[in-house]
Amino acid sequence: MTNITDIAKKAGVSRTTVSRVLNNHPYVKPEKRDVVLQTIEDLNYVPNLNAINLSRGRTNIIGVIIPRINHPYFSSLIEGIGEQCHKYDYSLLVYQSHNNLSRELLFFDMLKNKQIDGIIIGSCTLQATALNEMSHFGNIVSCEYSDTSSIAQVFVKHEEGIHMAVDHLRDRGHQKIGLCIGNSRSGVGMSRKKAFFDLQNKHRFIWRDDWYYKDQYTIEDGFQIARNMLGQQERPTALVVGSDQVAAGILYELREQGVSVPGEFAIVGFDNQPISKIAELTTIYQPVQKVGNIAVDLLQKLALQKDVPHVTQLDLQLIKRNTT
Amino acid sequence: MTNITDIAKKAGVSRTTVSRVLNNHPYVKPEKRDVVLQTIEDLNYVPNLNAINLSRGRTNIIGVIIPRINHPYFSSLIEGIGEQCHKYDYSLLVYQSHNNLSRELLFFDMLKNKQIDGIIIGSCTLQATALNEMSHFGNIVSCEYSDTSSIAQVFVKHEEGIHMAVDHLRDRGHQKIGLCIGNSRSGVGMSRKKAFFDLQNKHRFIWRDDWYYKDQYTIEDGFQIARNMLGQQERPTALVVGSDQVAAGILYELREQGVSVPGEFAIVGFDNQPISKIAELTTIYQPVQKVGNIAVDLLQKLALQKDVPHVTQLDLQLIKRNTT
DNA sequence: GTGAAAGCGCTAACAT
DNA sequence: ATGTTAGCGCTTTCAC
Repeated sequence: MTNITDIAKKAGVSRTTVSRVLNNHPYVKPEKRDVVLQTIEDLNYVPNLNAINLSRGRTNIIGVIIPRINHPYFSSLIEGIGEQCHKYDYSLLVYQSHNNLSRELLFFDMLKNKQIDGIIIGSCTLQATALNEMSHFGNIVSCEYSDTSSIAQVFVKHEEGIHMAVDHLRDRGHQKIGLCIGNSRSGVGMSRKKAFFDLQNKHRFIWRDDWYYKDQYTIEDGFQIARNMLGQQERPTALVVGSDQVAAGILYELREQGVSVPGEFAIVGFDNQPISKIAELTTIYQPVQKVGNIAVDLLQKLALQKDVPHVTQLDLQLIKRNTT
Repeated sequence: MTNITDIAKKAGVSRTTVSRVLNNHPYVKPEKRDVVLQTIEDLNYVPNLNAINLSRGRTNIIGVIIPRINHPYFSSLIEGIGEQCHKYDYSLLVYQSHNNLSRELLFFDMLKNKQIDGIIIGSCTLQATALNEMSHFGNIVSCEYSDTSSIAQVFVKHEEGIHMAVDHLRDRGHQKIGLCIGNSRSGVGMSRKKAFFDLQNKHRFIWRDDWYYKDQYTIEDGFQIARNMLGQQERPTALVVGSDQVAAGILYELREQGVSVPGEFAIVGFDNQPISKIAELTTIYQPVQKVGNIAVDLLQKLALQKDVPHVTQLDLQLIKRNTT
């Protein structure tokens, strides 16, 4: 393996000069620069990033933690993060935690280990205190609401999304509205739940505890929810569902069972995923990619020691289709 | 920052001993080991991975290159890769190329740079010669057919998938069958195209060049294809579509325009993605996650200098639903 | 403009 | 069972 010393020898200069050429430093005589570049070419020299990383004390790698990648919300988020990483010349390390606590901790070790320069939390179940402690080891940005003082956050206005959905259903006359969310312990889940029940109290809707579904992620979960609902003594007339995929499953199974939507039952999804177009699902659009973009921007600013807003929130949009 | 030397001093041993404790080497007296571990605890010592990487000459990071993450096929693939990485203690670096050649080359530099130990090609447009050359710099496994001698490959039997789809349509009486695929320059695209036209020739189906659609990825692309087809003088009676998402779009728009499916027109998709369940799409299931799993297994074996099969192929399965 | 030399933090061959 | 020592390949002060 040819290294910087080989180049220096062959080119008849010092390693320092080679390093300068490599890093586009000024103060290198053009002729020498050319010789060095030529030698690099001749010897097929490739710098060793590990050495550079060790020497510089950073890696230009950003880590992102999510429960799992194969979910439209997280795919979009990662896509947004990935694009912005490319812009700043960061590499992107993706870590799937399955919301498993010990896995999450393992991931944060990479920050301590200096293997990654910063962390973007797509979703994570660690407590605020733990996160605050982690933030001593490097820059962290969260893409979900997080009850911490030390971590910059960017997310969509989840409360507003719930408001939009509930208000829309209320406008259409619904008074018995159920809620279905994904991970109930995540920042997103908690905000949504809180916003929903605040509205419940405010409007004094009718309510039954079995109208609340949590930890639902897939189409099949949706099938199950529909069947479950049909078995209930008293049923809601509408459902706010935190994921288009689950909403589509519910919709499908309800119609399968002869329930007319939106005639007898209304559904609002979240995300405006491709499936919502096919299912003609009323949904709340969330600029997820944009969240990813901004997360990287924040991390970059933090890396440059600049100040960043503690919380950045993005607007949502109701897309009315055929299920309300 | 506390390092191994600090620990050694404080614990009254040599750096080597500390290193041995850290790496669970035998031949360390239990008492010393305990002192070292205690000191590590006391000083909040965390090993620096960059130093380890430099010293060991590897990083335990695997890179995977895909056009974009936000596509069900690639999400599944990454999920499968990610899980297996976790098993072998690899980290996963995800690189979105957008099929852009210069981006692809940039990615392979990371292998040369020693920043990653191995590469999994999810999809990539580099020529065989280029890939063969790259393989000198580290282990590479491809998840698509690749015309190279030096790269281990694992993929589903794309030809068989096309066969299944076409035979199924033929069984149902279709003689005018169109084809719609994604990236036509990728390994998958090329295999599918070839298999399809081989069958065309064999069965002497009726054919028109405008029954071939390429570079189609989204639901909206599907809408467009449907409209385009309806405008054609002579239309096919069935379409084999390389992606469920596109197939769902076509289906939706056709029905929107009053075409009865499967009455007047038949559609077969690929992947058995969630959307195919909702759309009741006949589709070809591909064990994509499994492909990802195996890719990592192969890389791991290569890392251990073991022999691996040059080509591994996985079986597909026709899932008959309501569009054929 | 250029180079010598001292790190960066860890591993591993070798000696004891 | 433990320590000495020489790297791993690059960056960066500092002196000239």
